[in-house]
Amino acid sequence: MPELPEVEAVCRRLREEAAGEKIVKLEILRPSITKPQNPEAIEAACHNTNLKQVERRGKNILLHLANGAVIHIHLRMTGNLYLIPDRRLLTSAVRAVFHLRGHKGIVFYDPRALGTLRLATDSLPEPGIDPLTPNFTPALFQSLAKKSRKPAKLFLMDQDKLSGLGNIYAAEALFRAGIDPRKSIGQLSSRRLTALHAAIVGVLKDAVHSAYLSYSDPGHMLAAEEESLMVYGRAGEPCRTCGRIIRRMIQGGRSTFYCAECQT
DNA sequence: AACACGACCTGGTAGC
DNA sequence: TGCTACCAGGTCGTGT
Repeated sequence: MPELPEVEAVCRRLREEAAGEKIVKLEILRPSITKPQNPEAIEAACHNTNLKQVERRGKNILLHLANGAVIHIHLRMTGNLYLIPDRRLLTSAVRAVFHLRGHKGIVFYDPRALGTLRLATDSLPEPGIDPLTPNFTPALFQSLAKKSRKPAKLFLMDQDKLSGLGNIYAAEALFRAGIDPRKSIGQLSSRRLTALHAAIVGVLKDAVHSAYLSYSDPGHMLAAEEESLMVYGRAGEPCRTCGRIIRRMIQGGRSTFYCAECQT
């Protein structure tokens, strides 16, 4: 699930529903999620303190607590944060629970258990530019891009350059801009980079909206995804624009989906 | 600096 | 039914 849009939706939800609430205690059910830190130390840091602020940095979530501690959560491949009560939680895979006052709570749900929950101590993550901030201008994007010779898809997924795009939205942005994922990013014309910049912002904004809605209406997810994804996961199916068959290839060990007709 | 690949984990699905 | 193989939204460490 989590690329930037899903993480942003999670953060918005937490701000609305849980910011300002008192955390009575944190319960870590799967100790390996805190490695190499000690789970007891993190539980202790979350004992009886208020959740002051929820911050997103790229795909990282930072929970600022009133006692000064900062919890750093990364959802990785399958993580999610749900607010109690939520029917989805009945199927287990719950790795940690922030118990709030009353019957509320924040549940760290993660079937694959690759996600992490740690105390942010010395080194907070310093990712690349967040495409949803005003700093992400076409000019800045071009200057970053011109310095790299990476294939466009790998450049977009490099979190040290841009932070937030993952396998789905990198592919979707390239489709929207009509760019072949293998093309060296630095070789693209300014005009095409400008189009790509707009595509990135557009794809992410649409997806944030959709991800946010899917919280209140889980059924929305499937419907919206089916309509909105143009290439991701559609190998063998016809391109919605030109009808040619969508292809799959491997880049950086990950699947890339693209239309050879629309993306040149 | 760029790339490939394995590791970290679990679960779903296709194929035999 | 049950086995095997492969696939999955992310990142990190290691080796070439």
